[in-house]
Amino acid sequence: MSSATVVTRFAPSPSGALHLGNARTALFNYLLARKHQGRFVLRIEDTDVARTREVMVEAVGSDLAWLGLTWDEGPDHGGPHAPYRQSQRGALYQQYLERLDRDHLVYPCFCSPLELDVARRAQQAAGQPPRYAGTCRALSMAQRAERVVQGRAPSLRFRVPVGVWIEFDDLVHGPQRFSSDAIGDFIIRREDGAAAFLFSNALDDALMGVTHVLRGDDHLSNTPRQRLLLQALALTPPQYGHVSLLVGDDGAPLSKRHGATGVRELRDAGYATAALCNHLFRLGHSTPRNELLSLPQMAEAFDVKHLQRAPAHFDPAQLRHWQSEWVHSLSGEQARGWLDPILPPDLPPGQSEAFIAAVLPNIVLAEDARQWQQIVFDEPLSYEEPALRTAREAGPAFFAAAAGAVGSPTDLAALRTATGRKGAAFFMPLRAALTGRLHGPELAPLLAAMPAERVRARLLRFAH
RNA sequence: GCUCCCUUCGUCUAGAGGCCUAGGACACGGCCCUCUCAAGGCUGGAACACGGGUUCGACUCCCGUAGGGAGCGCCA
Repeated sequence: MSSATVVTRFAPSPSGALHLGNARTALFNYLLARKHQGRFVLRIEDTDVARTREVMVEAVGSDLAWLGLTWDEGPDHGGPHAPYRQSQRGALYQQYLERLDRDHLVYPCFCSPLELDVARRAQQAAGQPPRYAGTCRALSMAQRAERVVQGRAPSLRFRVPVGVWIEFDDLVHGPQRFSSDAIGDFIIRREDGAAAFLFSNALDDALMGVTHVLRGDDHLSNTPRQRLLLQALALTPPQYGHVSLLVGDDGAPLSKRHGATGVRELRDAGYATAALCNHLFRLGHSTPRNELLSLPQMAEAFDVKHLQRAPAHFDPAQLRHWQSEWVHSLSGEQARGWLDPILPPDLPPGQSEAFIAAVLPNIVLAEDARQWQQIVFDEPLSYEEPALRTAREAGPAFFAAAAGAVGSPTDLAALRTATGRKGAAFFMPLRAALTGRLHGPELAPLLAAMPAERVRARLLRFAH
């Protein structure tokens, strides 16, 4: 896959928020395109008007953009194969439908949902695969006309050839072979005139020049149908690679009860795109590199050969690890940009830098920093019980001496001399009185961020 | 029911017949560092689903079994 330009695509149906599974699929396709200096296409599969919500189209786009997965062609930028929304491609579908009709490869089906359901049940009961029985396959023109007169609107079915084998190489599963006899005539245009997924999806991939598609495992057995369709149209199918599904900790498909599983939810929870992408990158894909990777580095390391065939479990603990890696990779300036929204706006020069330097090794989400921001900058301070006890045990004399030695900036060595204590006996009461808790970032850097007046006041509180 | 897919430490995975007394990462335990926590360094426990073949030799190949998943939709 090196010579010609690689074109991949992500084709979400905007019927819900961008899910982690879809986000990973998008990432893989993006990475594959970037690795080969190819193009990444975004196509919105909104043929089902009833289920499409305009806000979702927006949301998918902004989630993708937030992830950093920029597309080269899509509804908003246009491109050589516009339009990129299936709801606007009806004329194109019609044109290819007519070609199939001319070749007698489609036929109208007048069966009602009820009739189909009854037939399916009968087949199931008889131990047969529930396939379309071919009721309308051989209707004469007269019979068709009669049904139309009765007011029955037909769907269109593709005439699946009998007794042929469909063979192809899956990018991740290797050689595949399906018998056409296991496939019933399937609907390619619905009664309401909308193109059905199997048709519009395959046709658009071919028409848009898509060369490689990484998609969910659940499409593997759809692939022979789509190949049949494209073959009938003399169009070139892309190479498909079917990636394992993403599941929750219990092995069941990711859903609400697994906690936050949407890109938006994770973003709102404070995770960085780098963290999410790094975790997704290693879910169902392996790499020898254990460090935090940028998107270009991921593209370089990405390889369809390293795609896993078994389902992968989404693991919040590992996501958290990448988030922590990301936090620790931040420069002072970047950290400042990240934490700026939670810092008090009117801080004297140097103080926010001091605060960030003190707190950064201890936090993973911005929320953690907010807690320390309150401890350092807000009044009144709330004390945890064990901290209160430790402070009281140190005795008033200790705090009186310490408070007397507070200068600006606060010099811990001066306090040490004044109190005559060292080690834990020195630090722990100070920590307790100043932060209200027994655990936290190193005291010296933390003090550097705290105004001297506040330090003195908090010490004095225990001086009598 | 039929067709197809999958199965290595708790999790993500390396492994393409001998390099495997199965490697790495996350998580977990211990030690070091240390005012605490975190970070960091070192370290420990932890897996080839099962049963048959093939082979001098199988995690790797073949066949079964078990378990999980998908498809068989006028949903995408």
